[in-house]
Amino acid sequence: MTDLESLLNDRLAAAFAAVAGEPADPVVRRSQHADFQADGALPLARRLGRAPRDIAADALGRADLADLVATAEISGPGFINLKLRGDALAGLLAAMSGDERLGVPAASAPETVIIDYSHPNVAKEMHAGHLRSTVIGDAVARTLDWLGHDIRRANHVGDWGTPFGMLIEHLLDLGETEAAHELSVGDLNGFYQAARVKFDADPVFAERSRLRVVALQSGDETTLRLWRLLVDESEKYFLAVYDKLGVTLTAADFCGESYYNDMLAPVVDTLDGLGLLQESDGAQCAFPQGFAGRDGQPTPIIVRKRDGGYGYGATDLAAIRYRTQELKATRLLYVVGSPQSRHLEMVYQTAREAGWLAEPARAVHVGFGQVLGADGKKLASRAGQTVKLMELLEEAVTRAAAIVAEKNPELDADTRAEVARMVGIGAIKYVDLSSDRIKDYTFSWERMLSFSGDTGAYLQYTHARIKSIFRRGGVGPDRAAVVLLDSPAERALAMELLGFPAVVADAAQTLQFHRLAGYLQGLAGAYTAFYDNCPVLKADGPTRASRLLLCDLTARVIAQGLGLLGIEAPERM
RNA sequence: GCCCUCGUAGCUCAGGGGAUAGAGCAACGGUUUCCUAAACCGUGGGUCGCAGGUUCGAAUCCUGCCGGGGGCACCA
Repeated sequence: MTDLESLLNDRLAAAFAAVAGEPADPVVRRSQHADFQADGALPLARRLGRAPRDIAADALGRADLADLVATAEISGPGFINLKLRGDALAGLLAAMSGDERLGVPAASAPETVIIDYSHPNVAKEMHAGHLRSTVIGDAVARTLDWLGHDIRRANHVGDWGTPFGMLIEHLLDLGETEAAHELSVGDLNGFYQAARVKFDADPVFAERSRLRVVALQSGDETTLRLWRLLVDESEKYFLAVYDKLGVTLTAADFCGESYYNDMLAPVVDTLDGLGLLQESDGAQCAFPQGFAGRDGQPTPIIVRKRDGGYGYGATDLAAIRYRTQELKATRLLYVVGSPQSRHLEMVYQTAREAGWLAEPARAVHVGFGQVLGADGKKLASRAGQTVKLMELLEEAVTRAAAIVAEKNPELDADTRAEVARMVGIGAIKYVDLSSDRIKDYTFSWERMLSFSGDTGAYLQYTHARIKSIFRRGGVGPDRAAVVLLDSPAERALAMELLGFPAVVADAAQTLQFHRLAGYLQGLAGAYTAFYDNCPVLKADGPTRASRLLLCDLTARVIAQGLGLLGIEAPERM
């Protein structure tokens, strides 16, 4: 019960409801003119035919706020400005300090959540385009997991389809040992491109590849073994990237397209039985309601291609059915780039029409924009090639190491390397999560690795400074200390700290992590003002104990908040 | 052609229908016998793409235009 905003909201909602005779939003917001303002009187004015100031006064008279609010004033056209009691803030903060969960309640109704993210392609390098899905999806997973939901990470790996004919033939040409070596060291692009070149240039190879696809689809044992080899070696490499990136995906989360192979025929049959399929140009198609393409013609999802093979639409539909019917998931999150918005909406609509996506289950596209280079175009290397994710991560750590070595030469080599890893990887994750995910963002090493400003490193630095106080003082926090909020800086810090539960709840619902990032920046700013104005170790007795508690709580909130974003908080840096 | 999305300070970005639109970076000017100056304080800087509309009130909601990006059947 440390969520200040909901407390105020609940109390005022009751008062406004009493005035209005029906439920009414009190419109509680943080305010420049007070701690909070409640603007609920204004929208009611017309409906009730009364002056808004009069309504505000009436609501205030009925509101039970004595234990929380020191002063409440009506201002302007009918805003209620609320200044909170210091002892109320101190009490809430004490409760937060004593709570392992920092005032954030576990979900009252945990649900099974599928998070479909990362989805690299077998025998293809992970590149910058996989970064956002992986980073955002992992933040989703960490956040919902912390709130107590039953999380299923679904790594929908591209491990099936016609390219595997040529890939397997290329593997045979190379020899299994050599091929496995090439794949395991991560030269996936080289492997794929070599196969592609042969496919385009050599008709004999191309024909072998086509026959190999047939063998693969008909379940030929030798072919399947070779296919499995490609998949296994690629997955090993993906896990190395995940380890480098510090995400929670494991080998157990690989659930590629091939996983649904046996479900495709039944899914298509079921759709057909429901009357949802039509033949068009020789293909079996579903035409979900509400989607038109060129010429206003309905746009199909192709579930079965003219050649008899299944399309990705069939796989996506099989996955939905499996997730809601077998796994009993009620929240399906697709962390996929914005361009696929339409396709996903069509899949969801088809699933609804088939009865596989019904309340309380719902599917949400957690979309995101592109990563742009300095030229404003999709991030690419000098030569115009895609940027390998592994190389991007290595460069981030290398650059961070140089900066850490320069800023703090006293760190021993091991610590420096560890800090560089946390800072470099954290920087990449932070830029990705700190602006509205639906927008594109511009990639800039200089900006993201700056140690001041809106960066991960600044938050990590704030955390490290706090930890330094405890080290320097040779003390630990007394989490049961009496909280004193005598100075404006202490009071302002308290207000920020108490905002944490609401921000986490918002992030869990909207999956807009930039609001959490922005909150942490605000908290770090409030802490720095406190740090400058309120000596901690030099203070005495209860003041010192209270300030140590504030330091401890701030460090815990920053570390937890960063943790939800998948960013580590070093003890020193 | 249709659909989606974005357009806010020089740059990168926040802004859940509410008061005088905010941060960070960059620029300029300050602050250190003090727990990490990797910091802090101050100053300047905006017809919120344009035009209508809804509303007591619009950067926010609606419509139309302009501009950038993306998508529109057998790749996923």
